[in-house]
Amino acid sequence: MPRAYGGVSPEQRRAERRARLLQAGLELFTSTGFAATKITELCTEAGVSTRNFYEEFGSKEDLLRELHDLINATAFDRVRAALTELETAEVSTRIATLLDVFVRTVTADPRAPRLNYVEAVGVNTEIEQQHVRWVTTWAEFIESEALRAAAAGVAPRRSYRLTAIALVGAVTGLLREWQAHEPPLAVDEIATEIRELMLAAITRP
Amino acid sequence: MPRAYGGVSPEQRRAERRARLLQAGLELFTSTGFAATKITELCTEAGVSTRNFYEEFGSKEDLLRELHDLINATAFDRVRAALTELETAEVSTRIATLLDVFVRTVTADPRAPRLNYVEAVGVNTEIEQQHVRWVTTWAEFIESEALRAAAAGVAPRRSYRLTAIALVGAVTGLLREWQAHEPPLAVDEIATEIRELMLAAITRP
DNA sequence: GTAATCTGACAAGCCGGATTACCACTTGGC
DNA sequence: GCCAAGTGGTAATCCGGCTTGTCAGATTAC
Repeated sequence: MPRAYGGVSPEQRRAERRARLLQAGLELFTSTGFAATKITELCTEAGVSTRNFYEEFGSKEDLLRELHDLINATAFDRVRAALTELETAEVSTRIATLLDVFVRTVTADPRAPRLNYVEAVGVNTEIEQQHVRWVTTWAEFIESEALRAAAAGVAPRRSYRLTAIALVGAVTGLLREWQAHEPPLAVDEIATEIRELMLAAITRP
Repeated sequence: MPRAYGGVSPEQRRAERRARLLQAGLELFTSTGFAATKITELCTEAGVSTRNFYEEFGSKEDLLRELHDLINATAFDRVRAALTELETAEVSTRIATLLDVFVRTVTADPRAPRLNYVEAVGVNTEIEQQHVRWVTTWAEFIESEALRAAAAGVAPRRSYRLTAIALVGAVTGLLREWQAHEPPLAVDEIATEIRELMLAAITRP
């Protein structure tokens, strides 16, 4: 018999605690570092008891994995939404939009690339597998744009699998440097660089 | 068990223990994972006592950092050696050689890219700084090749800084996927892909 | 108003690994 | 052969964080 406390349902309070824990994870993992962050610190930051933590997550790794998935899913949804609105547009416009939306989404909060490309690397098998899945997802996305370009006659007909993986790596590398550099690299220069690189990679003979 | 230290100098035995510890680190960090590897396991694998471990390294992180530096330095030296022998060659030949030697060196032992691009990421500040230094080193290398190409008239005169960083990321991304995939991606396809991508990136208008 | 129920803070036990103190042993010098 | 110096392995200690048991307090139904 679940009953409401203080006018708020148990599920809602749980959801809020969960959200606060995710926020705390994003903050501490990217400042203190994942390995050095203690569960009690997460709970203090989130204003939650250790008991609550274990109600929501099985471990610190669990929390990290969820964050990683969340960041990728958010970026992916935005990019997909932007592209479905450009169904009939030219390939170059679509590619420009794809990269622009992606870079803008991920750089909006510097903690996102830090968590995605630094803290969530090499933690355990599950997160590595999740990483591979996301790389594949992004690569297939890029691949399908390349095939559109080929169909439109502005790119050769060939397999774009490795090219797509390489481009994902290029984006990842630039963003990882972006978040590590002081003074930071300019976001729009990065977006421009990636756009031109991708166009050159696809339209090359 | 090494008995009888007559004939063998203490420094040499130290050096051999150190080498065995580095080998053990390479093996265990890339199989068990860095975080899950215990110091006693390293010592068992290396046939060395914990006492010896602390004579050589201050911590597990120290050992990892040394391995990371070693792998990069080895690859770098080989690439530089190959290129100094091609001082007067054409730009396309130099670039092809650069990438070929690099990819071949790093993929010779699958544990190398695994350690470099997965296990050594996000461990601590020192290793991250070392990573940034190596990316910078490699990027400057690529940049100078691009400037050669510009001087030869086969590429436009512009800044190649971001392009170089992106290319380093592309190589990193491909090799990270290479070591993670089952069945593995073909090494020479990767080398070809990177070579063409780099040529396209540099010679683009 | 009261009892039943739920919630969250606290803290102590527990566990596992890092670190060092100790001792047995080897070696070369006398 | 015996002793001084140095070496290496083992085992005990120590530490720090994870995890859960407990309890006091808050809240609502009757």
